[in-house]
Amino acid sequence: MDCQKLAERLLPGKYPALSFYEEKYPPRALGRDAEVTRLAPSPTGFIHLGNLFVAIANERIAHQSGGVMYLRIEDTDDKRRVDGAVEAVKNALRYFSIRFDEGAEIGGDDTYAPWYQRQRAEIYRAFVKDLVARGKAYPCFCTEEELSALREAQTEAKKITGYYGEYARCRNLTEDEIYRNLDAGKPFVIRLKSEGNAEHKLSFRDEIKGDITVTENDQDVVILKSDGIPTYHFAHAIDDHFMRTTLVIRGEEWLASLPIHLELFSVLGFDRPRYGHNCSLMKQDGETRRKLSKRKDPELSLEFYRQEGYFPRAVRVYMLTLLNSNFEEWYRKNPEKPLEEFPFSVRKMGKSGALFDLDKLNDISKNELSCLSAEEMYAFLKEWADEYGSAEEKKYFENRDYLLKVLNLVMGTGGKKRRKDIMTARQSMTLLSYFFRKGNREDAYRTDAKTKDDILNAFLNTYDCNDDAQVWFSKLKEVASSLGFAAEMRDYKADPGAYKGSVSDVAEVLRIATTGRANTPDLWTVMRILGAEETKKRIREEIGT
RNA sequence: GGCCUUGUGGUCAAGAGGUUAAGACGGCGCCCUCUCACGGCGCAAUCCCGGGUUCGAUUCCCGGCAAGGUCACCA
Repeated sequence: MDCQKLAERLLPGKYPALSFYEEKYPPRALGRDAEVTRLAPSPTGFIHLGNLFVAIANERIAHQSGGVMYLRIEDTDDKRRVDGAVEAVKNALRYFSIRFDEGAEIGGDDTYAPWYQRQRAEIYRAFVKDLVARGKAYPCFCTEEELSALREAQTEAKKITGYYGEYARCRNLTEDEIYRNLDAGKPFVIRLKSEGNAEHKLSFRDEIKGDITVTENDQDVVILKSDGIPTYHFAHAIDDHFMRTTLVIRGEEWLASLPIHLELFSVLGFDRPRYGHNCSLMKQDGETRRKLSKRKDPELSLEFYRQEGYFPRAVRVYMLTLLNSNFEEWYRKNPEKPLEEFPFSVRKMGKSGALFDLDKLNDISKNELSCLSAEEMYAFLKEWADEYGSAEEKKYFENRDYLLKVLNLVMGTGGKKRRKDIMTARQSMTLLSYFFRKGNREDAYRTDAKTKDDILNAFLNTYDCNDDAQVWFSKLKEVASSLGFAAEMRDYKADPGAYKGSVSDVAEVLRIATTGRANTPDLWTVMRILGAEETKKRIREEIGT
């Protein structure tokens, strides 16, 4: 068989010598320990938590080592392509502070461009052609129907499915048969002529999982599809080589195809990057756990966190705690330090899949948000409201000074007694709403109408907006005891039967009257912010209702 | 089914041949308290199973079992 001739027939035309590409994409001039990492999503437009998870690891490793992190778009499958996807990916990752140094639509050094695989078709073909010429790859004319029939027969016979060994029909086609098929215009793919043996085990050092055993690949995998575009396996080998990637952190769903990748690097004569296979994020689903799924789990979508108004840093912190188990301790000890100073370690990455825990994320969010100054909180909330807030919520931001005051006093931002129960921007809108509208009365009075009016009237008679918190409260106590309520909780608890209730019941009436709710931040503070006029107005409206 | 990976409380997990087996989240209870919140204190809960090695294994070895991943002209 004249392989050279076959290669020319399959991939006609002049391709550069392979050494051309080695020169065009030279090794990077970086320090010895510098890692070159990448994120290589396909442009489906859907970027999820798993992508972010892996992206953070790759980003940390690259930048911590003085290396480079780039964005490559794996668009070899035309069917999955969605317009605007790259922009969406870029924006989502930027929102969560993933910084790329170069790559698709990133700018930066373009020595290793293009970053879209479809634009690299010529490179792949040059190497496929070389493989064919060297007898390491061959054309396959099997149709999809034939292949699925093969698969069924193999399953039936309890054999391993796939295109390998005796089942690789086109592998043994004679020169005549090949050219007859070509002359007939039959579509073909190009397959790797695997030299592996599935009986052979080899040991492999995974950067995360440690030493593992893998089985040699013996599948004649497709490397060039009938549309002339390579499969992922082939494209990634070429790209990671020529983009001079040193370390690939990817999801463990790739572990199974590692043998293919090893053989590909070997037959191409490339040094391969090091690999680390990261556990995937799981979710409890009834009795079992499973990978987070795009269709069933809204919390998988990065968009979910933006809509809910999660503080991006909180998401990042949570990812980091899952990624490196010692991060949480470090963070506790170094709350002031930038996250970038944490010594991220590939070795510390977990080997088993972690359940995604929304409670934990929420807890982290509360802590993160409670650390913000009023100004920072304002900026964060405004950004969220501009995009996702209701028309009414957007109005909260019209009076900046007023809102800052609210933030300061009610949320305790910047102070010592801060609230720590706020997880998201969306949720904090509820808290803010007290100060902008009374809204619907969410909680009903628990006293009878007359008692309620008595309390309200009595309060109005003594109310002075200049009173400090203590005076204000002692006046409230007077109102309480004048109407038969216990002024001190102690007294009430000692003998509940002797009173109509306690100060807390009196305060509750007032609370509902001013805000419509039984649970609010400190009432004195609320009234202070609302101002005397608004407070009185709201209370008067409640009398006689 | 084949192959690979993983197995410490409900969750994330530290850990070492001998420990009262850390810590965090969640749960529960108590205290503080005008409600919410904040804060403080406390409680419950774990080494997948069976062999072996050993004076001693949750830790080392073997075998099970379970869970997850993967078996495309998708990545």
